[in-house]
Amino acid sequence: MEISSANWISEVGVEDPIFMHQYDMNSFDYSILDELNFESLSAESYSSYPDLNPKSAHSFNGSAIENPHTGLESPAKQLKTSSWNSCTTDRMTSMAASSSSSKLISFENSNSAPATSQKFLDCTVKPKNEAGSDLRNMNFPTMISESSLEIQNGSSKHEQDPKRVGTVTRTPLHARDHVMAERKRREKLSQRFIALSAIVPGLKKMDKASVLGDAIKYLKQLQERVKILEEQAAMKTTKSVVSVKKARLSADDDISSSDDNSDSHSEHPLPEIEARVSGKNVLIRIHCDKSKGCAAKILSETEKLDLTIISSNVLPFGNSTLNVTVVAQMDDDFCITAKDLVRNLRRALA
Amino acid sequence: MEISSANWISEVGVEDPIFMHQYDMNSFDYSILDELNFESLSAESYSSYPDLNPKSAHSFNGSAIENPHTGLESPAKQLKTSSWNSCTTDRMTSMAASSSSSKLISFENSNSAPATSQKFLDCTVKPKNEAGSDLRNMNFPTMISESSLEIQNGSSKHEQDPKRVGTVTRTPLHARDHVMAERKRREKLSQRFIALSAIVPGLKKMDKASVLGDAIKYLKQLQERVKILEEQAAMKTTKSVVSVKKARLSADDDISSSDDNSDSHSEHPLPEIEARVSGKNVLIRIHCDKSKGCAAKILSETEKLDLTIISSNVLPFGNSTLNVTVVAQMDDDFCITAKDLVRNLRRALA
DNA sequence: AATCCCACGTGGAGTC
DNA sequence: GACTCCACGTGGGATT
Repeated sequence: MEISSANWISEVGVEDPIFMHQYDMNSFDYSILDELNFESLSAESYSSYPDLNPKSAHSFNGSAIENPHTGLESPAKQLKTSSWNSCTTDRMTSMAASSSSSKLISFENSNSAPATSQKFLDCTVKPKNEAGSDLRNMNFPTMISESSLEIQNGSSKHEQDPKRVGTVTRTPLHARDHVMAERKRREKLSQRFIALSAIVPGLKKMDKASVLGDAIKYLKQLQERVKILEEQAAMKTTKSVVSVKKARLSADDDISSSDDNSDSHSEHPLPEIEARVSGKNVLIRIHCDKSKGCAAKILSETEKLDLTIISSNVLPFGNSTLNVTVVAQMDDDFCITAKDLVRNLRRALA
Repeated sequence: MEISSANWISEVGVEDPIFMHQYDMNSFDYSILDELNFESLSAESYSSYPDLNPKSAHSFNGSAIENPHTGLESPAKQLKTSSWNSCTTDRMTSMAASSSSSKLISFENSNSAPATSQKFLDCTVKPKNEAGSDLRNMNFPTMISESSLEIQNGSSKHEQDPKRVGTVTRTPLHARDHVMAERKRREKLSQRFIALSAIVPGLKKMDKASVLGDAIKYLKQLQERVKILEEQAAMKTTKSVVSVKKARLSADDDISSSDDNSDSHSEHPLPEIEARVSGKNVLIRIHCDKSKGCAAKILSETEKLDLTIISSNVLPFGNSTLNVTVVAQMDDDFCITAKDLVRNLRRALA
């Protein structure tokens, strides 16, 4: 799975107007222009680099000290434009006014990020050694002991090699790629921080740790809330039923005066069966739990009652119930009352 | 408001065993031992520094280059023990089975830490043992001892790097404090990453960017889910009612429902309208006289009620009547009771 | 060999 | 002045 950084924002971005109240999103404006500069700059000079900092009193002679290997001065020491006012936590109230009081902050104003071909998140997890139940217990003490040993050894002999002989791990050529890659990585991370802070409501401080912390808190309470709501919903659906007036639905009940106002919803358990007869035509309506073979069973049972099915329809209603409507015709020289019809069907579907 | 790292973890920590399935929690290790070394090492030599890296082919003469200001080599280059096994992406469905697989990874688990002063977050797990046998990955006693970040005072006898002209922004005394503070800050951030990754289910990759990205996605869908569920819940309270005979719906009093036992159906005047509501789903059934434009009118009137029609069916019954069944969904922010629905439809079809 | 990811130390800006 | 926060470049481990 490959997501470019540009797409990423649009995917988990902050387009939701409700939660759009932190972090102005203009942190992408540097893409192309800076990219040019990015290419143009090379090892010899950074004078052409656009210093975004208006103060920009950076003395670049210190660069040799700061980055001794490459001699690169950090090309993008950015200013933190945190013109930011007090996080008025107005949720979903005035989204029109959001632009006016646009807070502008960015964890990383630097440039670069061509967003053309970055790859991450390839999502290939190969589960290894599932069986071991306790390997996480294991490696913790081992790690400690190991490390302590390492300390002992390391302190004893550790020559330090004055010429930097050993592993010249990066040639200066690749060192720059390294820098670039690192910069890109930071950029990506910062973007995600921004995106995260945009969807976490009500956060007071905008530093990374606080954003993360508040996000965690928020996430937990969202999870809790979902859990509760789902339990409620699951409970409700079971009895989201309805009352109909049993009066005319089931034949067996006595009727009439019993149910007063409509809210009686004395839920009679599904299936709920209603039938009516008009001449030789029969209309059957069944509201039942969604189960396999349910519709077929209804039809076959109907036909067993010497009815010829003219038309039928099955509609889902909610998550777990079906509404089945059948129009049939009685065969010749056969007659059945609606009451008997309901009774027979109920028996068959019980 | 600022939360110390120690308090923070216990506050939004990952004590919830349900979601405790990523990231082993040991990450605070380099404390005292490193601190000692911190004192002992000076500018002239790094021989006594414990190289924690098992490969440890480091040539540290380059350290003067790496950290030109202080000459300190990083005291806690840690190894990344990322023993990791798969993750089952079960999202908020089966809570009990969610913790079957446990991953272990840590963004920052530098070692050293002689097991006495290990500090990482205290996940006081009460054995709920519902799913049984799967929360053994977190029985580390943890106590975030404040001592780790104790900074040694003084002992910086060396004035390393005398040339160091220009803005000496930090005296070497404070430079170490800076290092320590920075280390603490990083530690806090890493802890939060760990905590976050522990409560985001189903994340495939555990690097920071992915954790953040998945957390954002997850958070958004949680928000969406909460929104939907809350709407449903608000709607559920007004639960489905039915109208059968208009008798009791409209103010005019009923018409002697005493007729019911005669199943000969329908001596109440058509149209006969019934509605039921389950969450956002609405089922409407209308039995009316067969007339031109009848079905279309029903549908259009239904849609006028801020309902989105999911499915509809029209069946003829007898020679002169139709049976119309409609399944629809309420639009967002719209709520109507079955009773009102019937009333409106009746008015419209009158 | 290339790439990714991470922690590190460090300068600098902002804030109390 | 102390403290916080951040981005930076850099070495190095891991994975491929």
